[in-house]
Amino acid sequence: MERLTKNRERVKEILCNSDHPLTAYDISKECPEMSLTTIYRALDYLVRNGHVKSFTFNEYTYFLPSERHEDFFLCTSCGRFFQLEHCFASSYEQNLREKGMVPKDHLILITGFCSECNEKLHLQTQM
Amino acid sequence: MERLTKNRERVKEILCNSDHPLTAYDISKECPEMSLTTIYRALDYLVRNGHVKSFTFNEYTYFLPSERHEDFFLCTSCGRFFQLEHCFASSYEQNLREKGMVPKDHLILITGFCSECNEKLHLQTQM
DNA sequence: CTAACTGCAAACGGTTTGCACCTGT
DNA sequence: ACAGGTGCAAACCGTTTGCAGTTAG
Repeated sequence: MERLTKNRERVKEILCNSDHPLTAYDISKECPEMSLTTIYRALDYLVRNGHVKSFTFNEYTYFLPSERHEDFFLCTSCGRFFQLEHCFASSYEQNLREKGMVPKDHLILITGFCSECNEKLHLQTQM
Repeated sequence: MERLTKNRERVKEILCNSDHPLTAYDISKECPEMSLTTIYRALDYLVRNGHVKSFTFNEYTYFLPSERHEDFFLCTSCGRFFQLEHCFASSYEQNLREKGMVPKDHLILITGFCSECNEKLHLQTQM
């Protein structure tokens, strides 16, 4: 029978304490004493048991607590995630249910420049 | 100077004729005479020159004509994409611009079961 | 003629797996 | 004692790159 070990609890804790999705590599930087293999297996366990969920974007798989919703703005310049305040997905989902589909989850990712990076880039082009 | 060769035109044509995003591998099945390397390089050329755009989901990079919008329902049972009729991204984007962010692109992906797969799964559980 | 295109094989990088060892019950 | 957890090294697989040969303007 599978167990929620110290390592696995620690991985979950790191994800819960972070306000944005993390990659396995991000987690390994927080606890270098744990091998990457163990982190991947911990994440696999946590996903299988419903503690966390994941999505893949630009080569990387990101993990986040499953109760968190997955609507983000990603700044392609500094790589930071910003959570979107309102979730409009329910309107989509209503639409789909009317057609017989059964939506389970969603990923909304808007990319662009955050205000800080946008300012920096503006200053550069003015020089 | 880079050229829009026969191969590259063919790749673009395949993407334009498809009603859903395709992976490099999907394309290679349509034209097995072209090497995977050439397909990847063609896709790279087409993205750089604004003919097509891409997004990554679950290990695979999907390509689609750049004028197409990227709002899909993905059936996790049969793997088919269904285009969503209405694009609600503008509601998010308005919100972001008010905070000084500059949205450029978006990916909206709702996952679940399509009506056919849902029916099949229903029948199975009834037996 | 020459710059760009192509295919092969090898490299790359994030993720997974086989195996031997360790740990908790 | 034994099922399950862990770390290392190797495998895996989608994608990229180096290189030598080919093609098109």
